[in-house]
Amino acid sequence: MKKLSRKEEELMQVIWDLEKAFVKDAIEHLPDPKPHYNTIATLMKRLEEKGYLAHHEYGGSYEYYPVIKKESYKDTFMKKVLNTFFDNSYLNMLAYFAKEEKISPEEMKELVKMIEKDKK
Amino acid sequence: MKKLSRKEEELMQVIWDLEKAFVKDAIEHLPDPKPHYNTIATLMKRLEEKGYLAHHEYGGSYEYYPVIKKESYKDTFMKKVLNTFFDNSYLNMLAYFAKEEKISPEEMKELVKMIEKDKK
DNA sequence: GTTTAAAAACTATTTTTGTAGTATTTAAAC
DNA sequence: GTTTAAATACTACAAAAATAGTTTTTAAAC
Repeated sequence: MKKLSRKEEELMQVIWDLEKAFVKDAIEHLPDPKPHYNTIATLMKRLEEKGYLAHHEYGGSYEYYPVIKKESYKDTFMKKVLNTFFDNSYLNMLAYFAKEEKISPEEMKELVKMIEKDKK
Repeated sequence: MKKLSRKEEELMQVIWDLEKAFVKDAIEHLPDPKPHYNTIATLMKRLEEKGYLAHHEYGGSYEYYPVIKKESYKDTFMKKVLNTFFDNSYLNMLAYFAKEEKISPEEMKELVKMIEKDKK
C-alpha cells in the first residue's frame, strides 16, 4: 500500500466518507480555504495512479470511488500507531486512555459485557 | 505545534527514545540504509527551528534534546486518529481492537481491575 | 451549427522535503 | 604551532508535493 502525503490522505478521508465523488463534491466537503478545482483534480488523478481510486465516466465527467477500503488503510495505520506510540502493546494503549480519564472503568466494563455477548 | 514531515517524525521518535543525541547517535539508531551525516545534521537543525529540539554545546559539538515531550505529541496525534478513524469515540476504538481479536475480554477485565486499583 | 459552460488534459510554478557536497571551524594530537 | 579529524555552517540541488494557469474536449443550450 503506497504511502499518502498529508493532503492526499485528507482527500481520501473525504472520499471514503462520501463513498464516491466528483471533483466538485470533494471540494465541497473540504475545509476552508477551498482549494482550486484543478488542485483537487490533479490530486485525484494521482490517487488513481497510486491505486487508491478508480473512476466511472458519466458524460465526460469522472466520478471517483475508493479501490482501497478505509478499513484496510486503518488497519495498516493503527499497526504503525501501536508500534510507535505504544510499544506494540494493546494493553499499553488501553492503559493510556484509561489513565487520561478518557474512559471510565464503568465504560470499560460495559464494553467487555458487549463484546462477550457478541462472541456467543 | 508545527507539523512534522515523515522523516522529521521518524527522527524525533529516535531522539525521544534516546532522550538526547548527537547527530551520530541518531544515525546509529536509524534503520539502514544509514543517511548521510549532513542529512541528519540539517534535519536536526530544522527540528530546532520548528521548536521540537534544543541543544547543549559540548566542545563545539551539539547534543540535541527534545523540547516538546513525546506525550504531548502523542496526545495531539491520538486525538486526530480518534477523530478520523473512530468518530471521536473511545468506545468505538476499543471495540475495534476487541473485534479484531487483538485483545480478549479476559485481558480487558484484567485491565479494568488494574485501573480500579490504581484509582483508590 | 454556433455558443457556452464545465470538465479533463496538459503544463508550469512554487514550496517543502530529502539529500549531500564544499567550506569553515574547532579542538585535540603531535 | 602545524596537522588532522570531526563537527557545524553554508550552499546547492533533486524529488515530491501542492497549487493553479492555459488549452482542449465535450456536451448541452440556443
